[in-house]
Formats: sequence, structure tokens, C-alpha cells
Amino acid sequence: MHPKSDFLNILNERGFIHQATDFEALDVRMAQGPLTAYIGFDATASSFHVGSLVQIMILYWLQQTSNKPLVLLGGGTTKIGDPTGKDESRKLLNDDEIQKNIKSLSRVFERALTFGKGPKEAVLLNNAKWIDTLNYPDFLRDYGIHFTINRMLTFDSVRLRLDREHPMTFLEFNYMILQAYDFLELYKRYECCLQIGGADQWGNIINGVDLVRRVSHKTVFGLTTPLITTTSGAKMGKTSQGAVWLNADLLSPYDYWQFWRNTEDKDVGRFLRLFTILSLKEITKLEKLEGSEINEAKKILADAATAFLHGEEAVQEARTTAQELFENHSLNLEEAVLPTIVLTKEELETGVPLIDLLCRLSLTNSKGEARRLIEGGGARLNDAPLKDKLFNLTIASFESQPILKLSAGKKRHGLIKKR
RNA sequence: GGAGGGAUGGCCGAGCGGUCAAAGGCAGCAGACUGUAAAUCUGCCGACGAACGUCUACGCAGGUUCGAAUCCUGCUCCCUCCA
Repeated sequence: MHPKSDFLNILNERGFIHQATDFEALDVRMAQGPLTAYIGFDATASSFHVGSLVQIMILYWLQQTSNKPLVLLGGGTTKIGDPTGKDESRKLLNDDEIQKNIKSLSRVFERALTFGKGPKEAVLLNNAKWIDTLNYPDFLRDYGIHFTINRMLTFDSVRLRLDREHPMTFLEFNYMILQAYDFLELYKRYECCLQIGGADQWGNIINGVDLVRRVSHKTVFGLTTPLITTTSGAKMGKTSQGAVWLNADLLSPYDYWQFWRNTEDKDVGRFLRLFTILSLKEITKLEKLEGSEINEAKKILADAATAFLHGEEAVQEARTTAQELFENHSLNLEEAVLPTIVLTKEELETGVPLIDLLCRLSLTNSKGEARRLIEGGGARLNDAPLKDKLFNLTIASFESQPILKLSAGKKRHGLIKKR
């Protein structure tokens, strides 16, 4: 497969393509000149996590290849709840929560995309704008007529539920119609003729393609990306501390950097292609590294992925801290970007239990967990294992240094300062 | 409307009056080995407490019992069959 258009060529080389409605025709169209494409996102949480990063990268590449990306945040559709891939309906969010989520979600695009009114500038949209004002009977007459139940029942999102004998409400059943309508609306407003989404969105996407053809008699396209898992088959990005969030207030750039640094060997090449904007030439070179040398590639992956999201400055901080922490074992505690707590004089006089410190630094989620960590030998103060679960931190510990490092295991660390 | 089956910890799934904070698996955490990898082995894996322990938890609300995830009643939701 050798696509003629820059965009599809890049996507193809980097492993972004799973399925397309008419790949050849789309390629011809894209080779002719810029086009407008959209990706829709749910507003069910206040931040994206790494699972959505593939789509964000694609928006970036769209813009880099002179196409116009539309970012659609589903203020309207989130109220319905996408049943795709779920066995049970989600609890519904109210308008307030959705509004807040949209605001918080949209920040992620600031660094990846340039927004504006120009031909290749991105536009951020909220489908509540057209969905909230729909009139039920009119909508049914104008668009309901284009959907048959027979066909709707064959879509995975519906069929799997039915097969498993799980209930699907009429509300959820309508989701695909509304997503199809989004595509039509964007076609009319922006001449958007390509929708991209994850592999699970295929059904929703082809419904949109069909609707545009039926209503406007135009051919538009759909393209899906593969579901990204690690080589071990696990879905990417969950830890005991929660999901790998993209917003810095939920996951610090340092932790984000660490996430990529800890990539499995076998995933490095694939992830470099997908989640960084490094040239393929460079990636090919990095992929050839073997044995422990592949760690260099992992660092570059972490740098590049973090830079894309959080900027160069955050990378420097994260990398310096990581290097001192893991390689030189000489952490400059003054400048390290680790979670930090500051203890008052009074606290140090009475003494602060080690267990509390672990919790306050979010190294453990409960006191019991902290206790177990200590018992298991995973707690360290300035790299010295601390097996006394009743240990009390007092001013005495600060005698030789002003800042202490507290660790849970070899990878998670926090700092303790005194006022 | 009638008859029957079901709802268990983040997920899957056993338990069917005491020995149940609930088998087993997955996920997660820590230790060992390594390369901040994988695989493997070991330990941990509801909350609080130094600890005897206390509290919360087997859909919800009551009840029987010395004692209930387990029995009874009502309710909610799901499934199957009949109308």
C-alpha cells in the first residue's frame, strides 16, 4: 500500500490505520488538495487518557499536512451515552458536569493544534449546539426515515448487547443516529468529508457516511484507528494510581514521562511511530537498538511524547529528575519535580508517622496499604529501607539535610521539606 | 398479568446457617533476579488500630436465629418461559 496523499502516507507508515470506507477514493481525494476532517470525543471525564492520544496525534498530522481538523466535543451526545463496547449503560451526566468536562478536555489540544478561522486551522466544536435544539417529530421525519431498525440491529454496539442478553435502552439505541447526524451537520457547515475514530467507532462512523450520502448525495469517508494495546495484550495505561491522564493536574509531566519510560521493549518502535512526531528515519535507527541499549530509545520516546503534550521545559525537568534518581543516584532534591509536602515545626516536634507521610505524598492510598508496604520492605527514606511501621519523623531526620526523599518501591518517590 | 432463575470485592467467579473479610483467576502493589523491560519466583492485596480487636461489605429494606452472603417477607433491577 503506497498512498499518494501525504496524510494517508504518514498514517500508513506510522501504523494508524485500521479500516477505511473507501481507501483508494479517499486517497485520491486527499491528494487533490486539503480537506476537512473531524474526530469526535466523549465528554464523560475531565481529562483524556492515553487511549485518546492516537486520535489527538491524528488531528496533529491532519493539520501538518495542510488539512483542516475539526475537534468535536460531544456535549450533546454525551447526554445520551455511547453504548459502544459497554455491557451496561453508563450513569448519565448532567449539563454542568459535561460543561466542566468540555472546558477541561479542550486544554489538551492547545499545544497540538493551531486554532482559528483559516483554511488549515483547527476548530473546536460542541455538538450540543445543534443537538440540543432538535425537534423530535421533525428530526424523526427528516432523518429517522433513513435508518432501518433491521440494519441498526446488526451493528456490534447493539448486537453484542442483545446477544449477551444485556438490556439496551431506547435512549442508547439512538446514539448512533445522533452521531451520524453530527457528521451530516459538519458536512453542511464545514464541508467536512472525513470522520476518524477508534476501531470501535466503525459502526457509528459508517452510519454517518450513509446518512450524508442519503441526505446530501455526496460521498464522504470514514477511517478508523487500531485499538492500541501493549504487547502483553493489556489495554494501555492503567495503574494503581489510576489512568494515565493527559491533563497535568491529574498526572504530573514527570509521571507521564515515567509512563513512557517504562514501555515494554517490544512496544518501543510501535509507540515511537504512534505517539511521537520523530522522523521515521530516526525511529528506524532507534528500533535497531538491542538489549539494554533499548533504554536509550525509551528515553527518547518519553522525551518526545512528553514534549508533545507538556512542552520542552517539562521534559527537561522530568528527564533531569529521572536521570539523577535512576542513573546517578545523586538527586538534586532542590530542583527535583517530585510530589512534595512541607512539614511545620510543630509537626516535627510531635513527630509525623511514616504511614501518614506515605499517604500524604499519595505514595499509598490508605494507611493500611502504607503499613503493608513498610512490612513488605518497600518503603525507603533517603534510599535506606525503613521497616519500622511505627517510625515517627522528627526534626532529627533533618539534621544532615534540609530535604528528605521518601520512596515506595524503586520507582515512586516524594519529597519532604521542613518549613 | 402468571411461573421460574439471578444480583457476591476494580473485573470474572465459587460459596448456599457458624471454621467467611468471603475459594480461584485477572488486574494492582512490594521483594528477588534484571536493563526503571519482559518472563519467572515470593509476599501482599476492605477501612481504622502498635496489638487482642473494632467497623464496613455479598442488590435494597425488614425479619427468623445465640449466629445470616447463606433461611423468611417485601421492594428494585436483570434473564427465561407462559399469557
